Amino acid sequence: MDLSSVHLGKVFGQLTKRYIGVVTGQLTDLDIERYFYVIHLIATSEQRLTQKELTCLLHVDKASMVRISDYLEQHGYLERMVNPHDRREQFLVLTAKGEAVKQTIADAFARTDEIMLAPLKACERDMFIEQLLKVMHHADLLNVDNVHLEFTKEKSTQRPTKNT
Amino acid sequence: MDLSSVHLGKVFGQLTKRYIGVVTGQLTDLDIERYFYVIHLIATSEQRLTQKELTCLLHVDKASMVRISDYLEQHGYLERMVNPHDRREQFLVLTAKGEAVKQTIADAFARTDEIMLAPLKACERDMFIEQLLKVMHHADLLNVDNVHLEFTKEKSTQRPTKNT
DNA sequence: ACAAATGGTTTACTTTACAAACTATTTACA
DNA sequence: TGTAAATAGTTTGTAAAGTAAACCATTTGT
Repeated sequence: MDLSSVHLGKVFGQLTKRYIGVVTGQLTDLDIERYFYVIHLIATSEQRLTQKELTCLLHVDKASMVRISDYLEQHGYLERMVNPHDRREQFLVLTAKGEAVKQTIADAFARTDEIMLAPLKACERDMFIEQLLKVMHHADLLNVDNVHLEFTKEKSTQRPTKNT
Repeated sequence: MDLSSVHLGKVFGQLTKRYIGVVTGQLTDLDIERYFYVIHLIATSEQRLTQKELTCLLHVDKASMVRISDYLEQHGYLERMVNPHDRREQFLVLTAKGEAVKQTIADAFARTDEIMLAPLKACERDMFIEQLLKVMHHADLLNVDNVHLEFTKEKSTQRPTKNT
């Protein structure tokens, strides 16, 4: 079992696809079939979130964010509220309908995490998650252009991109 | 550092996006910007591969496979060859141009794996990959519908989906 | 007061997944 | 042998989602 044939990207891609499948499979009772995570994010956030903030949290561009907000608003799960202190901004807040499903959605995510990690023993699992998050935070800091420069030239310059 | 705020799917999705970015960032010299992995798969396969076989390996549907084949054929990296023993099938084989870049592409994948796993120590890395593959193979066997049935009802029936 | 920046919207274009209808070829079986 | 069913691949249409540019309203900075 090694990475000789399947590279990491393939593995991550597969897992992502599967994860989404398992989550949506658990939420077929809802009258939406997408963007559960947006509801979850808004529900679990300490403070109100603007569309701008959501674009950062979700790593999507603002045009997509508009489409997502439209979808969830049209289906009655959230509404836009202008920020009175900066009337350019729109808060996205859950409606009663949104509040009513947030626990169901949170459970679906938690259960899916469990399902996906089922093959690991409890001790392995903690370590795995820790390493996974370490890798992710590292990846977040990667500047694709720097990576190109530094690694295609056999790490010529000794200046690491940003990985502390 | 735990999964309380970011669920697994988000992590995998992020990593996938980043991985693709890093790979393509290394291959900007080529006159294609997609489907490197298809070339890699064909190049490293023992025997010739048909479109059908590729759809399985890549987990894409046959319509997408046609589009991918068109793209790579039009850019001169591969050509279709009818299987004389079953004239419904088309082998996808690398052209000279395809052969010429296969090592570059293989290197890009290998290097990207390295880059992504850089924050882990050597010993951690092996274990991480092992666990990752374990999780992936488990996920591959998941039947989304069964998962729905079994887990939304608090694992009521004791019949595991398929995880040996 | 006015230019620049910002949050959000709209439009257009592209990639990709998904599904259905279709062609050509092979197979299975009566 | 002939015909129906299955299979590999193509085509077409629909929808989701990323990207980019133009645009409005509002706020910020000078």
